[in-house]
Parts: sequence; C-alpha cells; structure tokens
Amino acid sequence: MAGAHTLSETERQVSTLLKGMNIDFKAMAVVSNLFRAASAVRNHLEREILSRHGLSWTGFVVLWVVWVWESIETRTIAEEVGTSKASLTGVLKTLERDGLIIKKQSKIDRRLVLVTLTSDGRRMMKRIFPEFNKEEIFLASFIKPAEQKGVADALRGITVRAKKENLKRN
Amino acid sequence: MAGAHTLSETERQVSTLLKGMNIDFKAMAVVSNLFRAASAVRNHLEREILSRHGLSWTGFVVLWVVWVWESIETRTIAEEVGTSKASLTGVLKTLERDGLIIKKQSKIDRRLVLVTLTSDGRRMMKRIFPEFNKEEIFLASFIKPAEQKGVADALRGITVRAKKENLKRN
DNA sequence: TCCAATTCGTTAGGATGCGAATGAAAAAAG
DNA sequence: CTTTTTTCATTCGCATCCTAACGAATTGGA
Repeated sequence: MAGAHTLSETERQVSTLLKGMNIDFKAMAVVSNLFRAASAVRNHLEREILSRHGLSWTGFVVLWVVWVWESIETRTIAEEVGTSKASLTGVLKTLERDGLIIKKQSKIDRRLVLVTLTSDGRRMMKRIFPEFNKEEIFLASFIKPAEQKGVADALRGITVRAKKENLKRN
Repeated sequence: MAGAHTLSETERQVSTLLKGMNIDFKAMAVVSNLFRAASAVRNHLEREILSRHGLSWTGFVVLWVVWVWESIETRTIAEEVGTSKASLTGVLKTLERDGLIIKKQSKIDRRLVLVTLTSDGRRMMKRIFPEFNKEEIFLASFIKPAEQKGVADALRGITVRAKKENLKRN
C-alpha cells in the first residue's frame, strides 16, 4: 500500500512534465484511461471468475466468439478477438487439449479450419456467462444507466477509427 | 475482407443467443466495447508508432511511467502499468539491454530497486510522445470535445471499481 | 491449361504475461 | 536481542503474443 500514486496524482505530475509541449490533454486522458480501465477490468475478471475455471482471458474470449457463431473459421476468430492468427493457433491448441473446442478442416476450401464448441465447452459458457454479466453490471454501475449507451458508442467510435487503416493486415 | 462480421452484426447475433437469459445488455456493451477499443487502439499505436522505434507496448508504458516520475520503485511501476512484478522484471531487462533505463539498488531499503531513464531513454520519449499524442487526438476525435471529459471520467470510474477489491495482491 | 499471385493455418524465435516458489532484507513480535 | 513474519525482486515453468518465414491450397490471369 506504500508508494502507490493515485490517478489524479499521476495526471497532475504529467501536466507539469508536459507544460509547454502543446499536448491535447483531453485526448490523452481518453486514451490513457481507456487502457487503465481495460487492464484493471481484465485483471479483475481473470481473478474473480476465469481463474476459478482454469481459463485464460483470450481463451474465454475465443470460446465466447465460437459460442456466438456456432461454427466459425479461425481467420474470423482472429479478427473478432483482435489477435494474430499465429497467436490463435496456440490458444486453440490449449482449448482443444482441455476438451472445450473441436477443429475441423473445411471440405469446401481445405485451407480453412472450422471451430465449434464441444458439449463441455457449451456447458462452460452457459455457467460462466451469467457470472460474467453480473460483474459487468457491477463495473458499469458507476456510469448512470442513461449514459451507458453513450459511453459504449464512444468506445465503438474509437474502435472504428483505430481499425480504419488496418484493413489488410495480420 | 471476406468472412468478417461487423460490430452490429455481432451484437445482433449475441442478443438472439442470449434471449431469455436475463442479461444486462447495456453493461455488456460497455465492457465488450471497452476491450474492443483497447485492443484496436493498442494494435494501431504499435503499428503506426512503436514498431518503428523497436518498442513493445509494455516497454513504452513502462518508459512513460519512469519518465513521468523521474525515479521510481519497480513495485510502483508494476502497479501503475498494471502488470505483475514478475512480468516487469523481464520488460526491465529488455529496456536495460537496449540502453533506455538504468536500475539501481536503493540504499535506504536494499530490497528495493529504483529505475531511471538514460539520456537515450529521455530522448526516445521526447521524440515519441508528441507523435503519440497526435494519434490520440485522431482516435478521440470521434467524440465531441465537450463529451471527451465525460468519457474519460466514466473510464476512470470503471477503473476504480475494478481495483476496489484487488488492493493487496501481486 | 498452366503458372504466378494470393490466401490459409502452422512453425520458429523471441518478448511478454502469469502464479508459485525462492532467497535476501526489513519489520514485528517475543 | 533473537525469532517470526512480512515484503521485495527475481527465477521457474508454462501460456500467450507478435512478426517473419513456410508449405499447402486456391484463385486468376495468360
């Protein structure tokens, strides 16, 4: 508990350091708080929920995407999850080893690999997802319900802008 | 460009799957868009700026924190950056190898390690940070200036909530 | 039809990420 | 003052994570 800095202490220190550097502090606050929040929330959810089920963060997100789409190509998973295809290969290997997913080669295009959940995988998601949503409600409850949509829309807008120039990449 | 799903397609599919499950969709949208945005922005900044300077994301964030605080204990860096101390050890090793930081044992408490930037490290931050802020302005420009503070505050609130119960860990 | 260009998932190599165990140092308890 | 407990960074083992290089499959011109 000793030498920690609070958020506002940090922001004060920063504005001192950057004085006279022509910086947009509001834009900086949006982006840096975006990462602080994402990191804190991820740690929170990993500890409160995922660790108990032996799932990594990315493993959970992959399961979620496969659950939503029933059967899905690995290249699409990578895009939805926001990782490289190479990373996904390893995560899928782990999930398959743990009996949560199955990989099948597509018969139409033999380069493609299709992923589906096993019944264990579906059971896992059915149990975890409500717990997850309870935590989401807790985390978002700081924001007035009327403003939650606005925050979500703002984040969606940031996402679109960030992806605008990254169309063809891996 | 083939099998990708748009954000709204995904949300539609999700609301179908979860119909009758008593889920708070607004809270879910806040959290899932938080991660989408963080991941997209991180990828964007890594590609547009950091890769050119041979810096990893975490390396940059660590550099930033050390820059802000001049001299800082490793345990505090870990807390500010949102990683474990174990992870930080490796990142600091890389940054030290690349001549950007220096580690010193504290003379008051010999368990502690203090980190400072080298002149190369300071030069690096002075060059990168304005580029970084330009991108931040671009990314946040989707949000009306009048609303940027509100979004930053909402994210700060989420962070506080997520950290509330994680006080003594590492 | 054939062959170059593209697209797919995997591999290789290295950096980052974690929790748990470790050893040194400091603080607390007796 | 000595023993116990706590706190610190590091190490260990393993799971992600990335880019680049790869081989297999498909596509699109000549």
